[in-house]
Amino acid sequence: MGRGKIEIKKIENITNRQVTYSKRRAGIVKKAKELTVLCDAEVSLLMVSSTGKIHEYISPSSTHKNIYDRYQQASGTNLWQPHYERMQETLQKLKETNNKLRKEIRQRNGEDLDELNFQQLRGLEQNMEKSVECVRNRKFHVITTSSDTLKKKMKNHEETHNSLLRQFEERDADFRFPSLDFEGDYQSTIEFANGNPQIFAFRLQPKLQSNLQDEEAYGSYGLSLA
Amino acid sequence: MGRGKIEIKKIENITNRQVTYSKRRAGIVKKAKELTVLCDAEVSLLMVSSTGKIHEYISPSSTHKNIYDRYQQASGTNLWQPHYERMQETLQKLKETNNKLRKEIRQRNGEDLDELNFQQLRGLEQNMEKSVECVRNRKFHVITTSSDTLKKKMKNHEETHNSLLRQFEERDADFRFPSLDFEGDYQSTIEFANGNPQIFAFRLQPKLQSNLQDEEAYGSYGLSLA
DNA sequence: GGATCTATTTATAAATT
DNA sequence: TAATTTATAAATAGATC
Repeated sequence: MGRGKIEIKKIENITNRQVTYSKRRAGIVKKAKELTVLCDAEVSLLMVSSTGKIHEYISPSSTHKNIYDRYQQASGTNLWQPHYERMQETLQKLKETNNKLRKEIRQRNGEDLDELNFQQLRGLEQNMEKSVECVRNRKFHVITTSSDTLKKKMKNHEETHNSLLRQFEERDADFRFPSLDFEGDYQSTIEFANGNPQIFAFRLQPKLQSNLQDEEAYGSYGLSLA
Repeated sequence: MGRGKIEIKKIENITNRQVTYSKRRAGIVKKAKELTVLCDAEVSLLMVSSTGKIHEYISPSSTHKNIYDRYQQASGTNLWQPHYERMQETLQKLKETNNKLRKEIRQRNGEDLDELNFQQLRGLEQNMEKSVECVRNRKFHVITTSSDTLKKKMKNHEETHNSLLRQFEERDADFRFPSLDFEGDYQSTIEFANGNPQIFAFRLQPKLQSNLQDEEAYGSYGLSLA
């Protein structure tokens, strides 16, 4: 090398070490360039100095990533490739499933029926008739239950009201008010009902109801899918 | 270098190129080792020959992955992390969408109705009634169309048959067969019908038909989802 | 295809500016 | 601290085995 043979062992003098690092780094990069050009090779050279600084050389036609990937591939150390591929597959399958589901929904919504034959259409029709029956039953169940709850609430109100009336009567017996039955308190019942539209709703016949909000009724149910 | 200054440009002679590659590769690896020891540096050196073979040097205390990761960190070239994260997100969203779609299908199938309130149930019911009407209409359209096609086929058969009869009569006039009308050829009509069940099927009232295959009819329509 | 030899160029440690 | 010089070791192209 220079003035006298040098020993290949760690240079302890930090300034010297850094100077040597600079010079030799330039040297090795030059060698890498020459290898690239002369031998039509691809070289990825990464160097980390003892102070943590990173220097690099990469053949112009390539990238560190590309060469590193090929190295991993060759050495069988690549745990990424299969993982990535599996992810891609899963994604594809999910998308397909998604499209099938959407199609089924469209068909159950009366669209996209062109490719169904008579047999399938009849099956779909029968299934939907059965299903709408389930929904109807559930609807009645819900309305019956909430009706019961409401009746209980009404009953409670009635009792409270009567109890208050009784207390009032007892306290101010002097006035001799007539005893009022809650059932006859027409005005109060109307007010209660107006604040709770459902009270009327459940009293209507289902068939009549169906015609009330025909168009947008299902809007609140529909899912918004991105 | 050797006997006379050499020009740094691609060696076209393939044998020479490979020889030079071997020698210089040994040289650059030696330099990398020296840099590692002398300067306490970490070196990751990957070389791909023009024939695709990979050679490497890595400082004993390190790994290619470690140095490559630090390089990516430092250069902000880590395009993987965000890509991977985006993939995970997409996957998650697709799964959620999928579940929503499945739920909608279940609800349109009369299941999983517990969490719908009265309003939503009514909307669903109305929507399904409208949809089943679409399916029914489509069904009738299909059956009408195929019925027309069938009528045409029948007409053709009838004409051909009559034409054949006429030819037969004319050729063998001596036998004085009575002229047969196709309409009266009861046996032949029955045979034709037995070979083509659909002929009878489309003559049945839709309502009667619906009751024929009540249970598994929709099976052929259902999607099988993994 | 590689191993060795050799003439010459190249790299570079140390000195100098 | 960095660029330049210089003396010498190291690398290596081409030849030969």
